[in-house]
Amino acid sequence: MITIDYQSRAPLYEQIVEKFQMLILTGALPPGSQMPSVRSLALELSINPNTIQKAFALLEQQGYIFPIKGKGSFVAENDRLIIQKRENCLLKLEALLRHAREIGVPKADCTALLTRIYHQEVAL
Amino acid sequence: MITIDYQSRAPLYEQIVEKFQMLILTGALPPGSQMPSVRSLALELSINPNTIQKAFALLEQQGYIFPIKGKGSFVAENDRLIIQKRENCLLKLEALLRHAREIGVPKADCTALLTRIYHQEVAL
Amino acid sequence: MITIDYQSRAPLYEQIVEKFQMLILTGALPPGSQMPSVRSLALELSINPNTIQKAFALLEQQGYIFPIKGKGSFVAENDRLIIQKRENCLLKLEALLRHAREIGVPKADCTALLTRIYHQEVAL
Amino acid sequence: MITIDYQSRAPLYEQIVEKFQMLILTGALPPGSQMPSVRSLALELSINPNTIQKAFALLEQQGYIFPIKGKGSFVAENDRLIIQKRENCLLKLEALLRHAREIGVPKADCTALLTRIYHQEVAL
DNA sequence: GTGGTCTAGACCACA
DNA sequence: GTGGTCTAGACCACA
Repeated sequence: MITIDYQSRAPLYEQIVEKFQMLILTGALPPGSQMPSVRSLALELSINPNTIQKAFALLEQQGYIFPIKGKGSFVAENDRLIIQKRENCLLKLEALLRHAREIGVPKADCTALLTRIYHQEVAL
Repeated sequence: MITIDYQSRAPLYEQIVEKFQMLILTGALPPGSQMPSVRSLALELSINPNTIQKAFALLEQQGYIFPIKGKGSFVAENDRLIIQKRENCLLKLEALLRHAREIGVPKADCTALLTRIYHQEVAL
Repeated sequence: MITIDYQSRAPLYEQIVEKFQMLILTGALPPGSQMPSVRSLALELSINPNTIQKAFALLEQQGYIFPIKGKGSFVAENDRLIIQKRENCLLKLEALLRHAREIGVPKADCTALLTRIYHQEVAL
Repeated sequence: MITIDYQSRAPLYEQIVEKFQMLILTGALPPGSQMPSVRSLALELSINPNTIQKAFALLEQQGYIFPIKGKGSFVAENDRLIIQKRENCLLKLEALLRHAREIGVPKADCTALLTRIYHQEVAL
């Protein structure tokens, strides 16, 4: 269901959070569906349950999931979340583009990249 | 010469490295010019000399500067560095754009952002 | 007869207890009337009978209901209970108001709120 | 600096968060001042450093404090926080007052309580 | 079974 | 010294 990159500098719990954010925002885990349990995920990934717990606590705090005591965690409604996430992404993009301009990356290179990547979307 | 953002998540030595990379790549510190000494910079920024030392070691390792014993550090030739830096920036851009596409950021938003930011360049 | 909020942080048994307290104190379930059976309520709410059982045990312990063997549970006399409940509510209110004052909530805001809410009572 | 109520049902980390929120919002810990270190606080309260760490992580996430790597945690600016906190308190008050009205607590009792508590403010 | 809290203790980057 | 991450393992309330 999820893969961990042990080479990455990002901490395990952060990777887990981001993976589930994607699964939820893309609809792979639709609102109302049950999350894997903390323990089962810990076993599957060979990661300490505490680390999974931390990731789930963050997901809950961000509004992605909600726990039902004794039953498990479930995916929440997420209309606002996807909008927030996109705005956030555009902010990062802005910062990176400014930096690109600053160090002399030609506009044409950025445009080409943009076209190439979004062209693939059509292809899909 | 350099300003530090203490609220930033980035460690001090990393901020210092990036600031000098920019100063060197933009030509503010041209090849052959002398770097400020570790001690003077430490004093000026009220930062532990060890931290400055670490930043300089990284800059040397990346080929931005080179030390001359008993004289200090000097800015190296950097034709390749700027190219590397730009390629690296494009790689990051590619990853970010892929992510943007994945979470449904419209192509138009990216294009608009790109145009806006590079337009400012002309204005400058 | 009763609705459960699955998104609430409060455990199911606690929600059930509070709902019945209200039904009893407001007279919707008058003294002497029969409580729904544990089994029927469990079915109706799709909740584990153990959970209902726990709620009923608490209601009995607090004096809201009493069991008759082989017949079921019945609503008790509750003159004292309503008084207790009100006193308890005032204690909570006192703590909250102290906190409000402490963090600088203006007295006027509290008064306005009080007037607004109790005005609705008259309207009803 | 802080006291823990071991009788309370509230988890330790939550108590710590709330205590520091108060210290910060009341100005006892002004913006820019240094927080006690995770380890020192753990020793002082005889609580596991992990628990303190969890509390600090929450305070950071809520914007009360920010960490400087290798130096410690510091109190952030908090103009918006106090406003948020007050609004939150009024929301709780509204819910409690509705409940009070619902179970028949007389308006006069609430008014008297309000007057009594806010009168003490003047006395102080 | 479920999620949540806490301790003990190790190890890391950073200053 | 500082904060941050992670593991191992215990214990709790809840369903």
